[in-house]
Amino acid sequence: MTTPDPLELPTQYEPAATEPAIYQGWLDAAAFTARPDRTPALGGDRPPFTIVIPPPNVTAILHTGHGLNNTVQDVIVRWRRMAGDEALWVPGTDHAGIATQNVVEKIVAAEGRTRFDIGREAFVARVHAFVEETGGVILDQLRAIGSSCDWTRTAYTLTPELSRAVREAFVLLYERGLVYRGHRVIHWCPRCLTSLSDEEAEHHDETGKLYHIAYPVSDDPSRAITVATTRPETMLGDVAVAVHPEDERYRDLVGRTVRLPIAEIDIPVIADAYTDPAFGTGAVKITPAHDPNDFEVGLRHALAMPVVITPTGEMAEVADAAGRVPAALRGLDRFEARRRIEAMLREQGRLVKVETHAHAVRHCYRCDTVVEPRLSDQWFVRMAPLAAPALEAVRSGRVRIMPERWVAVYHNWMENIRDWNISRQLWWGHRIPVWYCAACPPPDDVIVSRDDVAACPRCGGAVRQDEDVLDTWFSSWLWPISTLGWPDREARDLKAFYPTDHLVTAPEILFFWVARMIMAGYAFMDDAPFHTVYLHGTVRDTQHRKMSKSLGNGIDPLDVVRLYGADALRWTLVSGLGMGADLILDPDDLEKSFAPGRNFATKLWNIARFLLGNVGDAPVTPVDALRPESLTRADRWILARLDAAIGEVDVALGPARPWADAVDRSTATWPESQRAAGLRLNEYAEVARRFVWDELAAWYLESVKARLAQPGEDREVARAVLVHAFDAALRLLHPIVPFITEGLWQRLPGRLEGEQLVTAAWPRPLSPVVERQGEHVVLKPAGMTMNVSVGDPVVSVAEFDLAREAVEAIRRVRADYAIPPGREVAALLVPANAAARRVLDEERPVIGRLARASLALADRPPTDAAAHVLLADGSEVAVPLAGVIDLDKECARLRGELSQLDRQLAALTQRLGNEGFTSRAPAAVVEAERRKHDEWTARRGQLAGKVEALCGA
RNA sequence: GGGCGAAUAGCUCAGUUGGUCAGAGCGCCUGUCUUACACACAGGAUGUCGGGGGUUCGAGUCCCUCUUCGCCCACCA
Repeated sequence: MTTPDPLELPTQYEPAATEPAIYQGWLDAAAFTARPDRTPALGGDRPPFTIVIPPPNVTAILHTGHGLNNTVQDVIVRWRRMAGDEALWVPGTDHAGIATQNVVEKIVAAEGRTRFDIGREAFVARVHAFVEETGGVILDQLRAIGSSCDWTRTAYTLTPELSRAVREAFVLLYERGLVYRGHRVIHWCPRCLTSLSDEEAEHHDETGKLYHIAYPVSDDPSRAITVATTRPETMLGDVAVAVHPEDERYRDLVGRTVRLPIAEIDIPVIADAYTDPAFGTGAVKITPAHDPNDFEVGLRHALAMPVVITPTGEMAEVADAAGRVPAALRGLDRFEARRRIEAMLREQGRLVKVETHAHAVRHCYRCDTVVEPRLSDQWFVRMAPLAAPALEAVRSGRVRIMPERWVAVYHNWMENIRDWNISRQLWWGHRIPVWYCAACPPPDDVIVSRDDVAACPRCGGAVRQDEDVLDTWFSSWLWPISTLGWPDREARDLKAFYPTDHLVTAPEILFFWVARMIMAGYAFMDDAPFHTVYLHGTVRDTQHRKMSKSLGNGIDPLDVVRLYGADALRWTLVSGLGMGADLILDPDDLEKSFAPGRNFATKLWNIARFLLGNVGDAPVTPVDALRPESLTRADRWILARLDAAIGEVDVALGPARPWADAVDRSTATWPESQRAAGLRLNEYAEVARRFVWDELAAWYLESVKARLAQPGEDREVARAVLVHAFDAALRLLHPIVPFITEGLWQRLPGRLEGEQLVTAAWPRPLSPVVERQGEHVVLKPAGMTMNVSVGDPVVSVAEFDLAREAVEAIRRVRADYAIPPGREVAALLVPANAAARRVLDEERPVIGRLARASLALADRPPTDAAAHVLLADGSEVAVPLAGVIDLDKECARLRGELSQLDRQLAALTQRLGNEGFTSRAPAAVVEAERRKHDEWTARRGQLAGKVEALCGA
């Protein structure tokens, strides 16, 4: 960046014009590049803090979900970087097997061809080229929203390094007996032409039909067994009818055969406890090749397993099905066949009835096609042994999941985990590292290898590699270890940054990804890959629908960046993000959603304009070098408010890791009390906003104007405090709104050449005193107490609050009586006691300026017509209203105030008279209520006197 | 079918263990270009905290129930 002229800021802040240069400044300074040698594992002293990005699909375009996910990660990473950690955020992309292949297949389809026309090698080359050309766009888009990723470590699941990790993982699991080849019914997508894992076949509730079909008994056509099915086309693959062994209705038929309609073959009636006698007719048709349950039954009874549906979902005699599919049905799509079969059964009188039936149907998570269960050979990972340590990790608190309600979901899934089908009949992905020898007899024909195999190691004969590729999640689950260098256990990044710290993602992929990463962490590194899982909500529209391209209800984050700035986008996402809650945004009203962030940035901009114009560029004294007695009440007030803000932000963000520096990382777990602590990003944003807007800008900055105009020591004090407060505010806000804070911070007086906020220190309270409790003040976050001393910040806070109250009182009078803003009023300040007198007297310049009033101190209120406002400590503000007063109106107002006070007092009196309250409530609460009662009673007396004097009885 | 979450001002949402908790931002109303800011300033109004029951001296806050919405999981044909 060019060095800005610190005294010249344009009147208008234009984020779109300035953000890219600021980002480039960070890159030029290598501010995001983490250094392993600075971590303890490699001899350094900075705690590592690592986040690995949930890798977006390599062809993805940034949407609001990404925006939210990456903003949250960036806030956390920037916070830790400023807090002194060696912060590493690993970026990268996922090759996204099915998704990417589908995209390119669509392009090829537009040319009138299929991938089979092109051939495997050429098609894969084409996908590579497509990724090369259009991929990774999202990484640039992440830069546009300010993501502080370490781009020198950008990863991609198909690089040679990560592919090596994939092979290593596969082979290791195979060697441990945890990878095996299985022959069973799996979920098959007839459009993608691949198998799917259980997680990839999503349930959708649908209203279908339940067909009741009569299968006549072969040797007694007068009898029939009626079975029910939702997929009548599968009946061509039926090999039996199962009834419950105890079911009296069918007992005599077991062992005999029934005639399968349409196929016109005889199939046995078998007894199997899988059948529920109470459901439907109590008889189930058994189609082992096209239903997972039936497959199990088929195994138990050693039944044939004819396949009657092709991979593309058409009816055919595919395997062991000779004579089963009539010519009229061959080649028909499965749903067309269903209609045809329904008609045929009706003609034959075999269709007993058809009822509507609500049930869940599995769909392909990528293309939404109805999944077809299908008998097939696939590779599986045995999950139960892997799940055990992953389950224990969450139980023990080695890994915490936030919000905590997901813990139960995690447990439930892990405890009922099923084996993972990892082979996909796709071309785009990691080829399964298995070769088959044509000559050697099973099981010696299977060769699993880390390196490519050219010839059979046993017989030297020809081999062919498994045609399939691995599930894309098989590379994703290695992400936290593979991006850091695994399987090289000595890799510097792995030693320095593993285990990582936070994992930030949406709950949708808890099972797809998060749970499996924890399993992989234990399987390959003997430790959890992270200690905190933060599952944030989903971005939805005002009808609570997920934002999506197909619904057209999305918000393009880059539109927001262009119109409002990246900071505004981030502000909205962060300030609206309750723990685990969804974020509702209106795609039709960007102004409503994003103006607050833009306005806040403008606020910061204008504070800076004032500051730079009035403070000048001469260096300022550090606040801790100022003589304490030179601080004004306002100075002490704003510094105390700043300390409070810092303390509250630290609480909202919470502990960064479960181990203290002294604790052994390898065994540390989250204590119960901290498993839900922190990451309240919305609270963090609100605290920071309140400090800047409601305290720094609204009060301190206004109070300091006169002092800045008068040369002298007090001006230097005011400069020092103002600069310090604003500097700290910018630090506090930087993780949320990095661009504007960086841009302004660099212009503050006293900056060294090359200094950047992104790597500046996180603010610490000057004094840990933030809260008063009775005789003590509480030190946060340590929780210690100390005695209050004269002139301490807490007292100053209360004193300055009196001045603020006086200002507000006069302003209220002005508004009530419609006194023109330009007209200065005279006001009488009537202090309740000597302390109040001192404060009000000394703060007269500030009060007078902010209330636009000329002030006098008096011992008693004026007797002539004047508006009176009581302050909390019993002091009073009286504004003479000669010429403008409406006596009736003022009396009405005072009476209203009086009756309200009476109501409150009555309630309070009743409560204090309640023995249940006085005896059971905490003593401190009762004591506070008593004090309040005394105060209110005194106030009531004063008020009543006022009313009598002014308005008569 | 099982489990979970949400319901608080017109809108989007905060409200930690029951006792100043009835709040914020936006919007709305009334003024104002007050020498950083009209993307602002000053003042103001607005809620039987989804319905009903219960526990308690006291309940947005705990329990039960109902209603509505959302999410996750699920091999009943």
